[in-house]
Amino acid sequence: MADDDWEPPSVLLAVDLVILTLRADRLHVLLIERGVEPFAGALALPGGFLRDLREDIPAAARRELAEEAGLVDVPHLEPLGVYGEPGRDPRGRVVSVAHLAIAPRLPEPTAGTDASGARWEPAGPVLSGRAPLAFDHGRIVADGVERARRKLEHSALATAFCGETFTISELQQVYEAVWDVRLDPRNFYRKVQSARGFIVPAGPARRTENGRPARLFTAGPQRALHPPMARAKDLHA
Amino acid sequence: MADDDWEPPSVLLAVDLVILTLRADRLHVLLIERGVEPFAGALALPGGFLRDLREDIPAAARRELAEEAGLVDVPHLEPLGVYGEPGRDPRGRVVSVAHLAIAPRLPEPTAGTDASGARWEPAGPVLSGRAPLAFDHGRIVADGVERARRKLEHSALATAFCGETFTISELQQVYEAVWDVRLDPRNFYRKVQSARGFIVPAGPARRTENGRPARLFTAGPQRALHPPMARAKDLHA
DNA sequence: CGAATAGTGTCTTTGAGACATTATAGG
DNA sequence: CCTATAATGTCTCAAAGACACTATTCG
Repeated sequence: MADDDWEPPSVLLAVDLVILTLRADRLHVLLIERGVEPFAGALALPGGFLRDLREDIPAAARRELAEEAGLVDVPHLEPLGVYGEPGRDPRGRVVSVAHLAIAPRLPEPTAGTDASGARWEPAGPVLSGRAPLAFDHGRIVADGVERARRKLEHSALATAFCGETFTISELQQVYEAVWDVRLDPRNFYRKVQSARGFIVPAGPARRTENGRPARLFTAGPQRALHPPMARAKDLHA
Repeated sequence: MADDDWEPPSVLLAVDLVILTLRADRLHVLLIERGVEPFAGALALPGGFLRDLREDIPAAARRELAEEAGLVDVPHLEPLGVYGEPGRDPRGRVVSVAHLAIAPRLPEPTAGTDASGARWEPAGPVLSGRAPLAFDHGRIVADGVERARRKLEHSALATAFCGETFTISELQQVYEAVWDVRLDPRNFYRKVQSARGFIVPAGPARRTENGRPARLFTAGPQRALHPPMARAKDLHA
């Protein structure tokens, strides 16, 4: 099928990062204003090329996470997908391995570090297309948010949006922001407690804000949720 | 952060295929006996390098599906993941985009075509490690089967294992083989019927085997299942 | 007829969701 | 006291699973 002197072509390998967090009860994504062509001045995902042929892909993702976003040790980082369509990058055939990262809410701005142009942007306008991104990064963000939405149902991913300890109502805010729905606090309380290994009490400690102090919890050992946090009647597509 | 004369490295891009089907009520995967080094004589997934820089990745997957497996127009083909660890291929830095394909049960052997060394192997020994594969293909098969298992729950993927028309008990055999469980035929019947848009009656036609003839169905328009085909208490990891 | 598979009905348990009620803080 | 939030309890409905029963083919 192949000529005897045929040789396989080489491509440039990149990693891109969809980093999600919660700010002011809304889902945000970390974006960078590009300083160089192509797409200079446009917003884009943090990311970059593989450094050398010895660097593996998860290491490249963690390196870009630190270099471009100023984040180390995020509570969740996973591969999201491959984006390699010819023409997606005018510089040549670039195949990008997108990753999904979740950051807790506290890391306020991303100042101080090398991550100068980085800033948190609300996810809504990006998803609706009102805030177009460079390259095919708009679609990558959409795929990342969709992945996060699905994983909230069946995994303990929601705890990655919270700090080391959190209250149940903080956890509920994660679900409400990512799914963009309102949930009944009482039913949510029962459901999240009945999912075995999802969250565990964090000592007798408490915290205060406005009403009665809430118990603190930490992420439990369980990755998969039984029963899941079903949100039934939405994705009828 | 980068030297001024730094240039990003190039990698070889490949596609690999996990093609699943049902044979004799057991899950099988299509494997190829390698004729050349590395891993000559070992079993491996069908796949190969990108043909040229203009070929996009889905097209490369379909091309390998035809060239190496002799299959055209499989009912399901989706990207599965990226496998690019340095050292996974002794020929150099090869990054492979794995795909998951589902074939209906009928395509008996894969004879006649260019796909000479191709044959269906039971998935069990591959998953348990008793039948090791070349490269990291054992892990890719495991990831592909895991993906199929999960998607059976929430999508209409099971119909891809069947022919154009099928009976409900044939559909049940798909679930039993992929999940490796026994299901109650009566409850399965009700559940699969109540999932809106999953399967639709295929005319008044019938088929016969041993007992009462069964109604025929075809795949419905719905991709996502409501309610899902929950198999509750399994993956406690 | 009996054997085998297809299809229906019924019961029990479990969880989802609506919503009342009590508990504990600050002002 | 009132307000706000946390935590618990109660009710109803829908779906999961166990299992009896009827229906339709074959030999």
